[in-house]
Amino acid sequence: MTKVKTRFAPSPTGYMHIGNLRTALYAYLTAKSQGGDFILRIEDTDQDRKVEGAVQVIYDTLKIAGLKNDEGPDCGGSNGPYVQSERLPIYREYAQKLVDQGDAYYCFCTKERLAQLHEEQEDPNFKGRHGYDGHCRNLPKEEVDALLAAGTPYVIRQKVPQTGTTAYHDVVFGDVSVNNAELQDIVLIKADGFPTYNFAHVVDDHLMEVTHVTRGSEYVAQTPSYILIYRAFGWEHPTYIHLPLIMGKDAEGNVSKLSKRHGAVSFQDMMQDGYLPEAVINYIALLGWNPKTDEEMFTLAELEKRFTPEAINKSPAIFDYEKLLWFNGQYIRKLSPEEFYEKALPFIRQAVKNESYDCRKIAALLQQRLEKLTQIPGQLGFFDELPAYETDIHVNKKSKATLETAPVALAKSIETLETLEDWTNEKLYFALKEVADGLGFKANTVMWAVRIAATGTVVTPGGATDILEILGKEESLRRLKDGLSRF
RNA sequence: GGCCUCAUCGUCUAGCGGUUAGGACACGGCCCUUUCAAGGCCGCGGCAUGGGUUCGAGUCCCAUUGAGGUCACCA
Repeated sequence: MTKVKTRFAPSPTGYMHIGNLRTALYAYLTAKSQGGDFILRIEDTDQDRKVEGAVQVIYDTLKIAGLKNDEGPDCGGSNGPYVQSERLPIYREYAQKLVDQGDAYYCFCTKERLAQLHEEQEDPNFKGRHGYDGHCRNLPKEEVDALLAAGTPYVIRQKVPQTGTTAYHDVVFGDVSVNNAELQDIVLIKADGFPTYNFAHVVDDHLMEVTHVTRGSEYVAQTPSYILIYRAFGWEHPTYIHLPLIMGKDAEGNVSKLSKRHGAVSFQDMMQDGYLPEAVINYIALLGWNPKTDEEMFTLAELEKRFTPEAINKSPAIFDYEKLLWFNGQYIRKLSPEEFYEKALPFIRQAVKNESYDCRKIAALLQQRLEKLTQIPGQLGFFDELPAYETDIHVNKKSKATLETAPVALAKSIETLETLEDWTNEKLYFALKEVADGLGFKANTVMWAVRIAATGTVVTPGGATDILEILGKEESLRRLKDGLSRF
């Protein structure tokens, strides 16, 4: 049995769309779950869409996501080069072979003619087949030679049979068959000498011994064209695994292919937005695949063991940012305190400039109540400076805190805390508890008053004593006195 | 428009002829609690419609409807 080999073949656009990443993930998992190899190939055949640094983005994304490729431009391999623009002679040779055996032909139609054709077909009164009309399909050899000799620009088109049907079996979609009459004489080699995706990927997948092609379902209907190319060469085609598309839902409830209007859609954007790569991977793995059990927390390593292409489902899935957020919160909590501290520190520093505060303690408070890293700065505003606040936030029904209890609680707390030597969370808690007992208040009533005076903020990460500890004795008492003076 | 494909709670999904249609997110409530979270418990909510096949259909067949994809010298 031949070794399973899958590939991820993105074109370097400068960013990694989340749908693309998911395709890479599934290709990777298809290979790894069967002990196979995963290769990376750069499809840069569109000269007009070249983007500086775009290939690096692909390398970086795969690295951060943990999808290590066994072959590729970055790590070599025995089937290189792995960048299509470096394989031009190969495509040319194979295209010529197709022309020679009558499965492809030179087409000299100008873009103007094609545009005009397109316009005619757009007319509602137009009946008949859309697409290329086969104008150059049967040009006499002498004419072709003459045009070639004269240096006329040309493309090479596939010559598809006009009758019969072409069918294949898809791991996800089952048997798919298309009437050849529906197929176009697609362009194989463009006028600039570069191959189209349609041609290049077939040649490469064969030469690179790819056994399973994993890609988006937008290719389902076009795959018969590719099968025909394989057949023309006498090659066996790979197994196809077409993936359901990832959709997005906009504010009006309209569903369409996931795009910028739905939120952050590139992997880089998501990282910047404070998501963890592990959470993104876990979430997108479940968009179109599931283990047939109720489990849903999976590391990449676990996915490598559990994944089966057969369990991929057919219908498009809507990307749900809410659920991703939940996954992210789960992964944040799974981090060790040290790991979390490292990730959180830059965000803490955005809000907390005062270096006397212990950021490790702040991080510890944050870790249990966070969904994404970018939420950090917004929760820490009160550390550097007590925000302006109205005394009526001292009122809280559940804590039985009122404008009357607050000054009493504060006065007594200040008095008690001034003599407190050991300024730790635990000691602070006991001290304030005693204050409450002495006053005949609920502990909550005192805690509320203290926390409000210390932070001027209704919702804070951590309770009153957590924050007092971090603020330190001097600053805490200053704030508490300030709070009391407002009554 | 032609062709292809898909269809279970709002969302992601399990189900593969006989189930009180299960889980997760979100939402609501309760518990816990030093605010808010986190965590625990409970709840709300679904088989697109119409025909068949069958003793019996979410599960099989057909139609309808809806949705998506594709018809580029983009991938």
